[in-house]
Formats: sequence, C-alpha cells, structure tokens
Amino acid sequence: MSKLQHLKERAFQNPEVRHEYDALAEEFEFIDTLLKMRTAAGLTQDELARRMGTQKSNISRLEKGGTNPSWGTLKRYAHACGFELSIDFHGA
Amino acid sequence: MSKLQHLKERAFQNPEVRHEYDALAEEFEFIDTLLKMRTAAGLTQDELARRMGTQKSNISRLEKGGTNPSWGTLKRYAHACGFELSIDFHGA
DNA sequence: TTGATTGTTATCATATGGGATAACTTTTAG
DNA sequence: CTAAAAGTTATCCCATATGATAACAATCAA
Repeated sequence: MSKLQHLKERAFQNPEVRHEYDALAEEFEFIDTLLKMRTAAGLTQDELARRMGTQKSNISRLEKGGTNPSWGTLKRYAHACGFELSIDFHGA
Repeated sequence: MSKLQHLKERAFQNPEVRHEYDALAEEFEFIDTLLKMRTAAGLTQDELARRMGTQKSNISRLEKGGTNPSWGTLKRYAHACGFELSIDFHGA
C-alpha cells in the first residue's frame, strides 16, 4: 500500500473526516451528473440557461456546487438537456 | 377500447391536458417514492420527523405534494429512513 | 364508545433558492 | 496576438421552502 493510501486510511478513522470526505464525493458525483447531461446535449451554459428561461450565471452557480437546488430546478435542467430525471433510493 | 379510454385519448390530443396529466403522474410517483421509503423503514411521520430534526407537520406537507423540496431535504428524508438517494437521467 | 396514535391543515417567521444584471476571467478560434 | 465565446463571480431582490406551534381529523385498538 502506498504511503498516501496509508495516510488516507488513518484519516478515515476519524468519523468527522470520513463524513466530510463522503459529502464531498457525493457533491462531485452530483455535479458530474449535471455536466454529463449538458455535455451530452452539446449545450453551453448560455444555451442551456435560455432553454430553462434563466441566465448563464445561474447555471454556473449550479454547476460550481455548494448550493442546494430544488428538485424542480434539477428537473428543468434535465429537461432542457433532453432528459428525464428520476430519484431512486437504495440501501445505505 | 372503453369509452373512458376513448375520452382519454381525445383529451390527450390537447397538449395542455397532456402536460398537466404527465406532471400529475410524475408527482404521484414522486410522493410514492417518499412513502415507500418511510414505510419500508417502518416509521411514522412523527418518528421520521424527529430523526430529521423537524416536525411531523412538515413531513405531512412534504408527502402531500404540491411543494418543491430541495435535494438536501430529500436526502435527509432518505437518510432518516436508512437509504441513500441518487439521481439519474435517462433519455426523454 | 373512548382514548391514543397517526396524519392533516392553518399560520407565522426566517432562511435561502433562484432570477436578474453586470463586470470579470478563462478558453477557444482566426 | 486578438477578438469572440464560454464560464465565473458578486450583488441585489423576491418568492418560497422549511422550521415551529397549535388545533383538528382520521384511524385503530381496548
């Protein structure tokens, strides 16, 4: 195992660290999903914004993370990219 | 085809009607997902509310629909039920 | 029936999501 | 290099999601 791996494991012993890490990982994945949709649709932020009836700055804000978008906003984002969105839950 | 089916098809010619219908269907499915999580966890609204650090009245409001909850709220709901939540998109 | 549990509704206060605008930085094409 | 396109950041404003409390209705067991 690499030294880095070792440090990581040690750090993960701390629940605070672990939780923070997981939260970040989730957010990355979340943003990645948005970006995948937009790039799959071949749209710029500006074009997407227009389709959603909003401004590119707001799209950027969304895609930079750190916010807590509503389900409605996410659906509109998806629709503007030509997709449907669904939630599903799975055992923790 | 039943008379009812026939009426339905006629009504669906109207895009307004169609859209409204789809929106309702989506919301039903959405609420159903929430309910499925809570019942799977065997929780009452009150118990769930306590786990989420809120009130049962707010849970009821959520589950009655007509609102536009944030992604964060949905995740907290799921977590309180012992689930993880994920979004995925699929071709319209 | 009656009481307890569960869910609903109404209402208020507050935090924040999201719209709008403008200036700025980064990236890309010529 | 330079101009245009794409993305970012800051700010203001408003609508509304959500917390809190309380009274009410519905369900269910004893």
